[in-house]
Amino acid sequence: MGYLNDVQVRLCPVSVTTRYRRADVIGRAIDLLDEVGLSGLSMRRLAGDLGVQPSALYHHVASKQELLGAVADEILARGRRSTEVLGWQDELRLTCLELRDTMLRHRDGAALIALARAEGVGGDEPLRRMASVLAFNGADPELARVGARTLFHFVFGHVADRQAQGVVSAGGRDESADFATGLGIVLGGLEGRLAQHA
Amino acid sequence: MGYLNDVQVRLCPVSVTTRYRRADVIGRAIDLLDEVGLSGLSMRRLAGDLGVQPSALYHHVASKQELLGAVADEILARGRRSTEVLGWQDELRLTCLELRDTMLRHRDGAALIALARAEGVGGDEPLRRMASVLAFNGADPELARVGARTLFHFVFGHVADRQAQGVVSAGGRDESADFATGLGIVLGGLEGRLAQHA
DNA sequence: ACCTGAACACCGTTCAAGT
DNA sequence: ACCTGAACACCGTTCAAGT
Repeated sequence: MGYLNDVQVRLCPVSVTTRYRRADVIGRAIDLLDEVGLSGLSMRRLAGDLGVQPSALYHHVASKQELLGAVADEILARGRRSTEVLGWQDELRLTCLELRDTMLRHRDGAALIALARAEGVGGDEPLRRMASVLAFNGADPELARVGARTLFHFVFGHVADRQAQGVVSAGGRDESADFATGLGIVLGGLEGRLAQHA
Repeated sequence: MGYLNDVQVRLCPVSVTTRYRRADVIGRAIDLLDEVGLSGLSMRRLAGDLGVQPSALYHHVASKQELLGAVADEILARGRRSTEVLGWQDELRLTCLELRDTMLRHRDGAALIALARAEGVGGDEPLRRMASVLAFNGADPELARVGARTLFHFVFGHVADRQAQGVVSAGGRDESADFATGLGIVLGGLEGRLAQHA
């Protein structure tokens, strides 16, 4: 680690000038999120981590709000797996599991995505995906929209509750079983609605 | 308004000394929430509104976190209606409608309750109520817990989305119809599960 | 008990200026 | 284009001191 820095300094002794691009800033913000959590993720701390003045960040990002939106989108994009063509129930179930794992992979992941969505910036790609699965399987537009939102809210709420408990008491219950049960309730309800419209 | 102040000054000219109790502080915080939103609700601004130094608040409240938890609990308590004994579906539906209206009654209501819950302070009374309705109607403890959480997350997510859009585009869709549809999906799913266990 | 006054260690953001 | 340095207008919280 120190070794790598030494090499850089030798190759370019006078001005290291590690200038950053937007993706570097977003990437470092994700690392920082995992280290210190959402409440510790400040513009000043992020700038410090990059070895840069706070004001320099505003060359890559218009505001903290935009930064958080970009972080949310990047986290969601990283968690994206290849699509499999299955029955609509299994396809939605897999999407929800993927979304759950993606949120769980990062500290305060659910809160971060909630914040981004609340401020109207990013974080709604999974929602659109689930709505189109429903629409391709006989749901009218209204049911597709509301059904996707209901699934999304279930996943989000579940992960938010889990992450709110903290790492400490994370044991206790079988959270995966609870997740499967809740998901089954919502999917079962959707099945009844789809049957009516079919 | 100015008149009332004048009367007070005449009756007690030298030291008005409007000393506050905890409930006054919580109450003023709720008013401030509605005026400036969650992001504008700071300890310093609240102190200013009460005509008091910021440090004075810490006599009534241990921290901002505790204040927000107390505000969440008070909002929920104010929204509480008398219980009617109905079939389990109608009873849960009514509880969810009550919860939705309570959150909608205050600016950033959903975000406030999410924050309180995330920090493990208050805001889970409706959850416990819904779980006991399910338990009294044949759900085993696990289904009662998970079912209540699923309903709560649906209501919370719905209101959070709605409030995130802001007052501007609040028109558009029929949000009440969407809410009823989503609620019907979850209740329908619960009906299937309860039938299995009955 | 309830409050003041002053301080500490932070925030997000802007803006002129440098290279 | 990317960054520095300095400033502005804020934060939550603590603590000695007053009444």
